[in-house]
Amino acid sequence: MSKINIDQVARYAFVSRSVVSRVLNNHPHVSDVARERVLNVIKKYNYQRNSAARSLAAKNTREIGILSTRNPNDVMSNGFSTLLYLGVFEECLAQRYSVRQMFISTEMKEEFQKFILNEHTLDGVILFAEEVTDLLAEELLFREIPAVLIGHAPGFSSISSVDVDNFAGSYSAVTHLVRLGHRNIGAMVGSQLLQESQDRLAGYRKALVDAGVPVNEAYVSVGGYTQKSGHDKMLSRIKRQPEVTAWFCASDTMAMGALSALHKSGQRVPDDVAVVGFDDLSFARYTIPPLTTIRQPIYQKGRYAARMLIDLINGKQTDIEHRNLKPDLVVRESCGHHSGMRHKGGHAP
Amino acid sequence: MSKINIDQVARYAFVSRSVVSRVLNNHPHVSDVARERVLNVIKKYNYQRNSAARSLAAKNTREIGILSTRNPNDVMSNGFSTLLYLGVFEECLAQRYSVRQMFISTEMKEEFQKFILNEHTLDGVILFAEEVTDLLAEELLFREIPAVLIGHAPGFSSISSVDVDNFAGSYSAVTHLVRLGHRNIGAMVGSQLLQESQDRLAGYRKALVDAGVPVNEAYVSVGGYTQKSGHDKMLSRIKRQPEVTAWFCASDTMAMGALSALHKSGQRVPDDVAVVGFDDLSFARYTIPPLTTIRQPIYQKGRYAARMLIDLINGKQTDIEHRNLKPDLVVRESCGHHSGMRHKGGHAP
DNA sequence: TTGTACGCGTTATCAG
DNA sequence: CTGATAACGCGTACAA
Repeated sequence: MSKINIDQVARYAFVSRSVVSRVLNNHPHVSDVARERVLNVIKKYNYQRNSAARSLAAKNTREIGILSTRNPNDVMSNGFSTLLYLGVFEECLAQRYSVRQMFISTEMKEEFQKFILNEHTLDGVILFAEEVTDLLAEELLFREIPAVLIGHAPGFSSISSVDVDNFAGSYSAVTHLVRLGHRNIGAMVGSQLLQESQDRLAGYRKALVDAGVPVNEAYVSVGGYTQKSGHDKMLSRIKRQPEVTAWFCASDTMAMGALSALHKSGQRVPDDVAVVGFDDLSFARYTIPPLTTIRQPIYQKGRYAARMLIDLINGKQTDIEHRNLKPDLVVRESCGHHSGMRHKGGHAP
Repeated sequence: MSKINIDQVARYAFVSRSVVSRVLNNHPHVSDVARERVLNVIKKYNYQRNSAARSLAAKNTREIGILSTRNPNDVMSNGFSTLLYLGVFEECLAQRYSVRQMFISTEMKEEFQKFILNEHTLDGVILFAEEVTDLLAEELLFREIPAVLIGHAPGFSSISSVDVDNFAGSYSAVTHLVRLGHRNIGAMVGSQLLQESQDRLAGYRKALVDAGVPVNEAYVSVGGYTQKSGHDKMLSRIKRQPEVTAWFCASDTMAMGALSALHKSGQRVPDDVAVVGFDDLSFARYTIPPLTTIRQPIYQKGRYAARMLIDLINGKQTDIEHRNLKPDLVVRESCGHHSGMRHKGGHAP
């Protein structure tokens, strides 16, 4: 199956190169007979355009990049990244775009900029994780490379973004705990350098305030979005703050670590302590006990981000948009079902 | 920062286009002064080659594809895919290749072949998951597109591959259980259409035979590599085969599901039943109890696959290689530590 | 509606 | 060692 080019197609179809190009690109002004002939030749010889030549002439590559952090912890614990990629990929496939995958870290910032961004090789990029945004947003803006952010980046509001409503998510999680009768509710959240984490913490506070429950800042624990972090933080909290009867964890991974620590310490969930997570990763049904959590539409996030980016590339969308997807509370067993008051231990110090 | 092309560089450096190209590609026959001048201009104007033009002229793209299955279950439960991608990416980065990510399913086979494989747009591909191999291997061979497989594909031994030694892994897992005193040992494995699953099952059988423990085929349960499968299978087995005191699960995800089912059924792990997994995903430390499992070098798999592929592309490697990486037993708590005999329930029916 | 001719930015060839 | 010049395959004004 020797590769055949547009000129050969033209020759075999007894037309000129332009006609072939026009039917290829669905341009008008082609007679039915000519189109027919071209199409036949294309099918017969299984002709496919050379994408490099296409890119060269068209000055675009129909390829976008998705950049995530190289941080091993995050990479490994962010169980949802594959699902997110899938969303991005499928939207791109539908629009005949390809997606190039990249992981970047602080150390390779320059390396990256030279090799990746400079060669006019990507039509646009999706930034996944604020870490990445902080590293590259300025440069992308400067080079006028279309970009969409998955998540939030307060410092770069000129970049369109898709995110879940983190505030609303944690608000409903904590409200759920309050309704179950909890008063001493702890929070395990991610780095407050991340807007996302700030929002989730804010939702926690607001839920307490709205419920008339005093906010105790000593109950807030800041760590990373990993099982390890959730585990280690919880282990140290159990002894120091036994009066806490419920924990809001800002991710399912953290929550899983917390459950593990609770178990080691002989605490029963949900009988002694309630735990609620965030994300609803696929494993959340299978923790012990199954995790009550906040579901966020991960696949949709990826899909929507890709759509926004492609619209941006094609000039279909010019104004920036910050889209907030709605999260849902998924009640399983880690908080118990019963309502009514509960008491255990004393009050906050 | 307007883009500048090779001709401009040549002009500013008072040399011809050819000289510039030669220094760019590290070709010999360039005088030191000329090289110097060119390099200066390149730096001054921050010149970067246009990759499309490069590909067009060089007939290669310096981009490889990594193809995994679109199967949502697998996509979501294969927690190690991100780590694998990272390995592939970092090897490619080191060798200045890019990686394009794709998910493919049976339904879109043709679609895929047309859009992805036909446009001379990838220098080679890494096949991740046998499912993908079965779908595409023939076509790749036919088109003479370099390919490397992560995993095994018995039907396509002409494609180089990297894998963990699945047989050795399950062998040591089961041997561990035997040494702990277990006699009635069950196995939960993946689809036997996959060579990987066959090998893991074979290791299980051999370990039993070598230990003088009779193999009971009724103790083998075949399912998918997901928490759900592990959970559901275990739930149905507990009642029917209470005499089984230990389970070898062919993946950590399955094992996690199994632990969940065991807990629901009131079985204590490891006191009543022991469980061993496979993979050592990052969550394995945080299951309840922490999972004893077989660690496989996931990142290395990706890294090595990429290296093999690039060698293949550049003709550095011509003969096919089937590399088997060594797995390690990681002892945690899900099997207990104590040795000695144990008895519980009756014998197999 | 169709065809011609040129541009896109590089790499490779082959005289000088 | 250097520099024209010819591919590479496609898109697209512009002319017919």
